[in-house]
Amino acid sequence: MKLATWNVNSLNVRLSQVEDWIKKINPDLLLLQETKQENVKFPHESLDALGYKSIHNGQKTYNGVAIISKYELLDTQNNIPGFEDEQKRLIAATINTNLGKIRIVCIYVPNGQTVDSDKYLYKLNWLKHFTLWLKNEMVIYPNIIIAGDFNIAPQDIDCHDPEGWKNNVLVSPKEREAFRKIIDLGLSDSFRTLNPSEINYSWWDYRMAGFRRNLGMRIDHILVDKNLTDKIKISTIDKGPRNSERPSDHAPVMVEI
DNA sequence: ATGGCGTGGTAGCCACGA
Repeated sequence: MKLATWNVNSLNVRLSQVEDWIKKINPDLLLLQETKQENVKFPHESLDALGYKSIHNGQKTYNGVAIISKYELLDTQNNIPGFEDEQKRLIAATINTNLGKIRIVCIYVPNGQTVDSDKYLYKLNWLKHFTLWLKNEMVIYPNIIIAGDFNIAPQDIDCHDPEGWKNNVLVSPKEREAFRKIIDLGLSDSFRTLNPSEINYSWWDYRMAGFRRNLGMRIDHILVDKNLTDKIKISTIDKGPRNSERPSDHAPVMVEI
């Protein structure tokens, strides 16, 4: 099973790139973040024509998450239950595979803007409620995969300039602690587990020729239940789409299980 | 590195991203 996560920074702009990438890579599951479109605009028909089911939890202008899948998507869930939130940042579904029933959770964690902002407090609060919900979800679903844009670089190796970014949003100790708490529920960061010392990034700033100079961060992750860790064959980041015209500032992160 | 870019909504700059 090939699963990928990709922050597309507007599906309105990037749909043709997503379609091209699907045709080239042939993933079984593709999780999108920042679709930036209302549900009525989501291109279910185009994806259906490629052989995929799709579900979308979207809104105008900001946020928006989707799951695109060759498998039927069952027991779907939008947002964190019991957590009041106008922002569309989570979508989940269950699939039946030859590995058994797997719960798929696609998230777009808040950015946080700056560590002294209300948005940072919202980010930490969102992560707290997400973790509480996830703990219970993992009891219900022994096989779970959480993937998406976490907006957290878990370790210094995941940041091109740890000194320059010290205590900044994306790397601050409280965010890293929140990430650690998620991992400690019994999950593996698949890329880091499979590639313990590889320096690789999933996001580069549009400014300052960030991609050309490789001034990146690894903030998009695929967390896999420890039950499934041994079954992961490969975890990679595909920089191919960065060569497209008008690329997203994120690259797809992939696993084969 | 603190800007510099990109997207979208709105009405021509502003919010927001990371």
